Amino acid sequence: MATSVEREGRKNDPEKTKEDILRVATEEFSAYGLSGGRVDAIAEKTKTSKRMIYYYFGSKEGLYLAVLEKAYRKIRSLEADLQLADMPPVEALRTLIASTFDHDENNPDFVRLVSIENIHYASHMKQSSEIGELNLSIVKTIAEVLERGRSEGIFRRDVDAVDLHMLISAFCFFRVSNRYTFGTIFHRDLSAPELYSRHKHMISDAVLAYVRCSSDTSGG
Amino acid sequence: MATSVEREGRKNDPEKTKEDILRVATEEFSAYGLSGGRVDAIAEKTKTSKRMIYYYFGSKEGLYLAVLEKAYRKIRSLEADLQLADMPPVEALRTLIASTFDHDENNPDFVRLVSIENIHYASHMKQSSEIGELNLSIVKTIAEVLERGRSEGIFRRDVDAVDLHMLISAFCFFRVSNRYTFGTIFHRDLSAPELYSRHKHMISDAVLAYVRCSSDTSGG
DNA sequence: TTTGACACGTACTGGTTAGTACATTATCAG
DNA sequence: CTGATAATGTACTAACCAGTACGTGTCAAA
Repeated sequence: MATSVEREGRKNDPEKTKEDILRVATEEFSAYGLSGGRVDAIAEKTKTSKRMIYYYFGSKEGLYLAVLEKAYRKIRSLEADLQLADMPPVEALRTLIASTFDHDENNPDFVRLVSIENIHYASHMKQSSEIGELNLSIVKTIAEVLERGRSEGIFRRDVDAVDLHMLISAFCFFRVSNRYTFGTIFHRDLSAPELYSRHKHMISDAVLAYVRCSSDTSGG
Repeated sequence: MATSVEREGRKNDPEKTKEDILRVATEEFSAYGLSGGRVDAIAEKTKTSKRMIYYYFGSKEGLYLAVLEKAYRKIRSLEADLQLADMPPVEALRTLIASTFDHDENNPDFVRLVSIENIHYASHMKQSSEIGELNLSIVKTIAEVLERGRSEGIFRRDVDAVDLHMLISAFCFFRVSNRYTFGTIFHRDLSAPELYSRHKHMISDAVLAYVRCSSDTSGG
């Protein structure tokens, strides 16, 4: 008989259930925002029910925060991989920039969630002990590379690591976060392949040109 | 008697009513987003009633679009003022960058509305004939400055005006749009006055260093 | 094999919210 | 002054949506 298939008994698998909910919720919130996302819509796309969302995550906001935390956890794990210590400073920076660029390019969901969290003044993030303790290693890495460049006499001395990270992140992030409005106004498809490499070169060149020693940085 | 004060007769002033609604709606949508913004909340903060919102703007989305159009109209009018034609290319670029920087810094509502519109995939903007025909003059201006710099032999020849506008905008925009998450993670108040000038210098230096001629732009 | 904690499903509810029906007043052209 | 049209206020509704009451099934330890 096919009974074992047709009314296959319920299997308790809390981890899988939670994971399933988080996956679907990430899509929903990323697509529609926190206010725009619907708990019912999430429940429907899940293998489980709305009941379980509240069972595990307590509230819509609790679920949203879990989604956000998972997203940040993912990038933290990705950042560790780069082995920049062995590279010359310029190459290290280029590698790091390329990595940031590709990360944002390949994770539009993350970019959208961060945008959404900013619309909410980062209020959920501030409540999260996990995200609060992130203290991204990338800044330490940048500071290290900058220091090596300075001691080699090829980088200017007045560059702050967090500022530089911002300069890099801003371009990589904006390219993804604002691709719709920017693309519409300037009639340009920001996901086009030829722009991918051109923009990647541009931010890399701009950052390198900036940090390099130069006799002329005055003006204006 | 005070009758003329107490039950002062209704005054019809459609322009003022519309303007009032738009002002309040801009605050609401900018603060809570399109989905998060409440028509009732807007109506309450207005001198008029919800009825009039629907009378003039048809729907919540219609109101939102009107808010967005007004925001874009405002920046277009601001862009025209710069007189860059008389300046040397480097000074012209620095002036333009400073102007973009200050614009985003001073108009966080605009920045938020654009972020919100991107979350909605710019779908409303695409429906707007007004915004569709914006074709911001800033790109023409940049192209002109770049051309002058090239003919003077001080700018590299492979810089696209739209790309450069993106490089500039990205940093100025990100600084405002992402100040909450970025500030939280890196424990830095991005609205602090000392960062204002430092960041303004940084983006200016970076862009200028990028566009200037240089024998070494290879690497990676 | 029983028992108790954990995991899960169904059906529901109460408040919220976009949008409207209906009545009334202002304004202005003739 | 008058009638037509635009502008406005009040009260309402139907749908939506976050959250819950209540009951059932699972599983591992005793």
